[in-house]
Amino acid sequence: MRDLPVSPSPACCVPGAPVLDVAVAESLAAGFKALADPTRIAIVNRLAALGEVCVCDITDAFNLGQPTISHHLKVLRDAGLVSAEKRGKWAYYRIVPGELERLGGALRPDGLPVAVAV
Amino acid sequence: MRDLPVSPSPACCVPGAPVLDVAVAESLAAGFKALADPTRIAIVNRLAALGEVCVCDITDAFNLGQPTISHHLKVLRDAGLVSAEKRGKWAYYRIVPGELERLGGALRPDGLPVAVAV
DNA sequence: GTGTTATATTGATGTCTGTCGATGCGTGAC
DNA sequence: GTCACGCATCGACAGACATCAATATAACAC
Repeated sequence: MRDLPVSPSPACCVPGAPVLDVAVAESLAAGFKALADPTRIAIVNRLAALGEVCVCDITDAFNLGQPTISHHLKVLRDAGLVSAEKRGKWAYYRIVPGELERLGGALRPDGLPVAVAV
Repeated sequence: MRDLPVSPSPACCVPGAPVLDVAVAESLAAGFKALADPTRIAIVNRLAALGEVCVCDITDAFNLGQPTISHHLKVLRDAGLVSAEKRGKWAYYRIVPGELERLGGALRPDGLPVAVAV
């Protein structure tokens, strides 16, 4: 018996996929919900492209108020897709490795091998 | 000059990705929004696993009212992720080939080659 | 024709979400 | 200490969303 009650996210939506556990469906839906906003997609795009970005740069890059950007960053943080680190007055965000690949792998047949608990 | 004003969806969220066009970000966000619900994830999972499914079977499989299932199917249809075909009294749904892979490819470095307009 | 069955659509309702202004909190400069 | 700056949080509000009951539509059986 492993201590993983839920298989992380097997390829859910490819031919021959097994019927999904409810918890897995909810986990995937939560991840996609975090990406279901153009501003958040653009933020993730910048983080992925540049590696590490200061919040001030993100705020400058969008035509939105600072609280709104902060809100979007919190959504991405709560979804586990990005992480923050404070250095001095500034906060730097970066992509959490593996999480985006996990979501993407659920939609593609050529997914990474996924550890499944038994 | 090609007649594709917007590159479909290059790998937006992988290291070294280019800054995303606004229209591409909106297109990706719309796709992920369609998947941002556990019921719709489960529906897509069933369609992907079984190939073609009658609405009646989907309705039976979930603890939700028939209008609610019909609503979710419309969301997936409007997002271009599934297609419907009526045969007699029944409607059969199936996955639209390539669309899920397009979304998944935006999140993974090992994506399919994507045609980019220039 | 009538009646039944399978989906879609409409309308209502409660909940969630994106945005903003105002405020709080921690850091560095002075 | 005070002040400015970067960011998070709070409160409010308009719009979107998930769900349901009721109704409409379309096809088959009779």
